[in-house]
Amino acid sequence: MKKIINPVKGTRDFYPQDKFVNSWLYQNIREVSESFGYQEFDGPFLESIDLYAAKSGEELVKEQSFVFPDKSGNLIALRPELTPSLVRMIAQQQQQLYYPLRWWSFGPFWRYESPQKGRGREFFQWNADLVGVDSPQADAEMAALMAEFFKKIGLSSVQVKVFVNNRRLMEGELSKLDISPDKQGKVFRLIDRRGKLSDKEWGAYALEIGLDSKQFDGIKTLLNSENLWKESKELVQFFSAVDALGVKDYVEFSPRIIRGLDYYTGTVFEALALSTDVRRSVSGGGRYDNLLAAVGGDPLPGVGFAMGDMVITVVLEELGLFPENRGSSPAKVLVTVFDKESQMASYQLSVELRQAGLKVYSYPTPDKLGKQFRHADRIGAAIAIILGPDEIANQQVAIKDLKTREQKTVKRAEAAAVIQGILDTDHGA
RNA sequence: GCGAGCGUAGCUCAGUCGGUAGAGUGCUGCACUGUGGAUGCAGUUGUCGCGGGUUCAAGUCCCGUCGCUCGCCCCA
Repeated sequence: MKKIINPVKGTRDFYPQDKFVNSWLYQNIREVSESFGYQEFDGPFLESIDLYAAKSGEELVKEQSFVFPDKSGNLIALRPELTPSLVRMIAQQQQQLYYPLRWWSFGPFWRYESPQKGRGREFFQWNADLVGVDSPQADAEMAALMAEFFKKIGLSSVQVKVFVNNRRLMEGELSKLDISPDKQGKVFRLIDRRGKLSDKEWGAYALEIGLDSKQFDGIKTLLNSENLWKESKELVQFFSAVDALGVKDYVEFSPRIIRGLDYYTGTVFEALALSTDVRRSVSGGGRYDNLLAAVGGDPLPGVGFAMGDMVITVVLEELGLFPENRGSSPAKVLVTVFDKESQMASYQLSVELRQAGLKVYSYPTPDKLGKQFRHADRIGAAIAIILGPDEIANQQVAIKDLKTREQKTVKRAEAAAVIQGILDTDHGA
């Protein structure tokens, strides 16, 4: 076996068919984001470690970030998430920006975790944030943006669902059970782990954090209260807006959604794929009204979410929802080379066709026509052009439709138009 | 960090009780010298991850090691 240096653990090679998927996601994300009026932005891939120390969870910085010293000894991190950069960028120009901000981004992030299905150390993430508005309607817009993306890429509301909860509502409910605010963080963690532990383990965990049986029963009741959202003015308005935005089917209340990050203050949401055995969340987000103040800016409310590319890719693959033609050449026209003498003539024809706006693949060497047709098939071309001695002598070209096997000889000047006609017909059929 | 599984041809994998390294696919050629996908025939492909041990004999058993995958933890 040849000696090939291994790729870095947790990274992916984007072969053309993989990059096609990546670009396809990017394209859909862009279209959906822009349809809601969001502007694309980006932060640097390298940030000072201090940026994250200020705000992100301890574990994310200390355990899960790629950190290295630069030549002057400053600690630099490969960005593990975007929100701190976003917040810094806003704080830097806080007085000049016009609010609300609707910003989106799609780019690479790095986390030092053990790679497995749907998770790597280098991944892409879609971020969308709505900053400067503190309203349930703004939260609903975020949920709608998420839902419209799912709809666009072919995921139905049966296959994927955005589950929503509200931290303030839950805090109120916990207080009713005489759970003091300082203990609520632990209880949130308990709720977060409901689906991951067995009943027995979960009960033991509840005892461990010091809940009495009455409180424990109260929490169990809470987690099954599907209509609890009606107690929250915020959520009532939220769902009314979701309804108006036309994505009611995709969005559902769940008292079990809590989210790991500490900085969420109100509405939290998380999308899960229901029809596959992918148990990871597809995307997640929430309202963070204290974040800007926390990094030294003036107080400014915000709501946002992130979606990693790896889980959604697994989901789409399992459901067979990717477009068929990934891996094929972008050129739908292949110009054959009849023999050595006519090769330059074939090249000239390729140039003419490109100038007419077609994507054209020039076969690189003279070869048997049969082999060239086979090659055309393999790369996904729809049409092959033959320029032999007869055609050259008569100022013609032969155009072969590879699908129907039909071939016609036309005047060279008309070739581009005829080809375009065939491509349009194939496309429509 | 913890646990499990897997490393054999370019790719997907089989390999029984330890006894000469296999299949499919791909690729090349021919049937087919201006017309492809099908079919047939022929050819091509190996440090069995690496190192050690047991044995007359190891792809196979044992130990170690590296790599990958999948869980847990955490998250997207």
